[in-house]
Amino acid sequence: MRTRTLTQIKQDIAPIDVIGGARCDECPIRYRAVCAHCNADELSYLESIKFYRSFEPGQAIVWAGDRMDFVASVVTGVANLTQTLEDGRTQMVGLLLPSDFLGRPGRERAAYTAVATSRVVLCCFRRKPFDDMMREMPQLSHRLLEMTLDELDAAREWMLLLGRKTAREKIASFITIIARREAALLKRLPGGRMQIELPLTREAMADYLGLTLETVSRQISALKRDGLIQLQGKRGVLLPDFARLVDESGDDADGGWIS
Amino acid sequence: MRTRTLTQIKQDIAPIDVIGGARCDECPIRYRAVCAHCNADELSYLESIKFYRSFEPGQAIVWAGDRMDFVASVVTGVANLTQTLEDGRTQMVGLLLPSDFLGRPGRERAAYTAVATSRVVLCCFRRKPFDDMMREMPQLSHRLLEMTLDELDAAREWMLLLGRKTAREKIASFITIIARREAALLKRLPGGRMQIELPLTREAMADYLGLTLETVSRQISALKRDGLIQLQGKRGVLLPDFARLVDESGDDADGGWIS
DNA sequence: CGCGCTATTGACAGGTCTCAATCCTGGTGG
DNA sequence: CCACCAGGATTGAGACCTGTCAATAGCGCG
Repeated sequence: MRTRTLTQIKQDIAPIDVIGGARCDECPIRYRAVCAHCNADELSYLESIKFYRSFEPGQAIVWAGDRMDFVASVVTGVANLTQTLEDGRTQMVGLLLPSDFLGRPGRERAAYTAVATSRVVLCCFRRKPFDDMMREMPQLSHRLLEMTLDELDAAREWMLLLGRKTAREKIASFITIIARREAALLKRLPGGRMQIELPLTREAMADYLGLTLETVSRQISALKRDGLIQLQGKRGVLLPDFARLVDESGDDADGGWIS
Repeated sequence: MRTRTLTQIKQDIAPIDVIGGARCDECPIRYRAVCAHCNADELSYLESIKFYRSFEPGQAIVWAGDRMDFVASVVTGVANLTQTLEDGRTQMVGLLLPSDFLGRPGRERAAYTAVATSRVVLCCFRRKPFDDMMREMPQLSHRLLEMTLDELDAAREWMLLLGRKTAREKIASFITIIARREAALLKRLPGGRMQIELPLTREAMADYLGLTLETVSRQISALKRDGLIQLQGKRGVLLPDFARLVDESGDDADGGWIS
């Protein structure tokens, strides 16, 4: 059972930035976010009603059960969705990266607690106008369907990890997931020697993986002892051989057949 | 590690029924399936190109990685989606009930192995024409989005169960999930004394819950000893007091705030 | 009756959690 | 400048839960 730190509480009550007016055609997530397939007209309408909000690391974006009168795309930074049991056990159920979508059209209250993992900038739309647009812009709803189906696939992969993998496999899986993602950002294939930055604390990794933070720490140390990773500070990780780490993840060797 | 039984293998190679021509307006899932919001014209078009297939208990509908040139709604029966690690550990990642949708538009190969849990009847559409319809019938894609978002919510609830609940809580959760569903079918609220039928074998429950079948069996026996359930044959369960079982599931008392 | 399959139960081993101490690092204030 | 502190991370010892291996029971069916 975890209690919230003083730092987190201070950040929760900090004022929320509202930033105006960046241009959509210069947006870093223009071709991956929910607006990806919109045409110029549609985009200029979106541009006229969008607004930005930013959140500091540890700051809550919304609490489960609270009213949420906007939906948003993550522009920069990392946020996470968590669920909690009565006694405080918490499980991360979503890791939101740039271009990912937050909130559910048509739903008034948040189903999950969303917290900024790093500094996060959101591109927000009030829920009502967005719901209307969903009806009028098929590009928008088609793209959201596509993204939701991808998220469902990711959730199912995650379920396999939670239900059936050992602690060691969970850690190896998590590191390879991050490595693949960083490679994708650099438009390269993952492989060979790689250097990555873990986006989560040990505690957040534990919540992601369904472990305790002690077990996370121990397994990371074990992978280090076995020469599969080297640590560079608390967050930096050097992978001398990506393939060897994948072997430890328990996944099928050729997991890449999904279109 | 599980091996497939002889019975399963025999059923895999058994011929597949193809049934023709039931009328959509008499369909038991008319108002809950992907076609729920379609108008009469749209429905008559769907009716003209749909076809039925049925599967026996244990029979594979599709194997992960295989070509799948149709999508389908479950009309009657129960099917499940599973993923498998190299060494045979398997995790169920979807439980498909009447009106649930199988397959992903635009995807050529199945991402998961789908197996009939009971006798299953599917209402199928070839993938190509269905993809076209998705573009032309907004009702269809909106409904699919709605269903996919619901499935994502279910998957996230499932992740909490897999990552953070004890074996006892997992079993109690599973029984309450089934009980809620059976109550919903009878259009009643779950509560008080209830009688249900488990749709899965102990092994399938284990794959659903991320446990071994021995642990499932032991925890069911423990709940029985504690008077929370009574068994009636292998599949029948009597719940003397639904609320007491919910207490054992670890969930928040009022989990019902989601719209 | 014997066979195949599902389910139950036991004994034991091992993996992960719990509780606790210690270390490390960056930031703060004297 | 240096001591101190807070929070994150590491490490250890022991307990407990769940998995593994194995034997047995119950049931339907040929």
